[in-house]
Amino acid sequence: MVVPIYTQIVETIRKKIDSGELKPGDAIDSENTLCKEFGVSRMTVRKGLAILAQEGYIYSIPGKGNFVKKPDLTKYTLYYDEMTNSINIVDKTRLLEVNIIMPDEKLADDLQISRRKNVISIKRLFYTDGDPVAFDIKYLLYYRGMPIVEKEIKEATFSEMIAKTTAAFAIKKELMIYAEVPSEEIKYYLNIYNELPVLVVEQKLLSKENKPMGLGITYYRGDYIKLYGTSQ
Amino acid sequence: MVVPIYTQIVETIRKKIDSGELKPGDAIDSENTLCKEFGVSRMTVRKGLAILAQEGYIYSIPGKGNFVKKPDLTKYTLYYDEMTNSINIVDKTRLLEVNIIMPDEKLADDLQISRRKNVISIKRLFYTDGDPVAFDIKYLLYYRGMPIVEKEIKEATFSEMIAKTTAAFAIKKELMIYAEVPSEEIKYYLNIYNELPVLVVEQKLLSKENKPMGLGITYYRGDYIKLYGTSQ
DNA sequence: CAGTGGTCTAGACCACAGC
DNA sequence: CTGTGGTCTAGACCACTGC
Repeated sequence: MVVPIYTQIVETIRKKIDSGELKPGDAIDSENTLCKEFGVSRMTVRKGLAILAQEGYIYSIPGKGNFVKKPDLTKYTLYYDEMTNSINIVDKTRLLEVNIIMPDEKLADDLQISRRKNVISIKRLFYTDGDPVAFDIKYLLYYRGMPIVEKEIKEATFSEMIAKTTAAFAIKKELMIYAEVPSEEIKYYLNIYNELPVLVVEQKLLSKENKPMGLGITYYRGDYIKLYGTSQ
Repeated sequence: MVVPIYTQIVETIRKKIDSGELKPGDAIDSENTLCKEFGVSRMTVRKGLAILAQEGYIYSIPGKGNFVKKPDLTKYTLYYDEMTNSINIVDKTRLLEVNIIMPDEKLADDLQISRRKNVISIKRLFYTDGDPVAFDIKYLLYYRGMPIVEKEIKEATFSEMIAKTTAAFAIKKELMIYAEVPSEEIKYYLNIYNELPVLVVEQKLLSKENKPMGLGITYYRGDYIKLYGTSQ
């Protein structure tokens, strides 16, 4: 039992799809037919088909059959963390300020709260090899008794901050990426003297019920960051 | 059988994880225990656990048990297509030039080919509401008899170009995202007269065997694009 | 109606962990 | 050795599809 039977089923069918022998929309042999072809029980066939479905190769319509799926060519997976990216790692942070503020209109809207609610704002600078590479602002909903301890805030990523008060699983996140001309404040902190853009990454953290819990905006020197993604 | 039993198993365990009752590293009840708890057969329990594993909640170690996984807080899913993004849709394209060229060193390296191989380069402009919003270059490996028909090239996305010669499933893709000061050529084409950065998205298409098949670089006006991603 | 996929059972043997 | 998860079987009933 070195290689499971369902693996052979998966590879046989996948090969037909990759080679173009089976095209999107084409029907796969029915499960009972595959049972006979491979001489196995139906649960084994279904295990193989489940894997192909998970990989995005096929889908099934009850009562009709299994069909080759049109691949989603626009889907990418991207790994992002404010402190770590492919061309540099943040090795030092500097806490600029921590404030409890009333949100302006845009922020109140983003966090879906009243403008009279308190919000914690945390401004930090990220360094790599002694150079400032990113300016970072986080806005967190303020809860009474929330620990605002410098040590905890200074080196934490956004997820880590929220995870202090919430189970990490109960979190959804959204990213927004764009390029911008830096403001004077950011130019000052990032030692930008000439025409150099910043790459801005906004992270929004939401509860499973889609209630916003925090907003983070990180401004990277354009020459210090590249984000990578891959299909599948 | 409106709601399958395994769904109840999934939800029961997921609730324990979301609420923090079960923490990363904790063991789930063994499959046989769960069989007794829910009064079902082992295959049904395993079906439920398989779903939780697929969702990233748990993992299993043969001979030991099932355990709660530490969630991957850095993983995002991003949908990207040169022509379509959340704040604008390309409604017109202009083919600037199509050439067969010898690659320079960087390109030869990116495509993993000799500098004496032929490469097709395609330069295009993307428009939204009459305004140029992106400058786009594609480099494709040249195969004898490759159809270089203006009509086919003009409006195709990168994936569509490659799909002409390869089964779409047999493709892997890589993305690279960064911000840049536009070159004079790009400023000219994108009507940029002041200090405005471009967001650059490089797409590399690879065969399943990791052989590069093409490279696409799209330069977007910074004020005309935002990329969005979500966890899970 | 026959055929399809979706769910579920009650067994079985295996390889592996840990004692 | 016992207990664990991984694989597999040979049935079963269901809801749905299409004729």
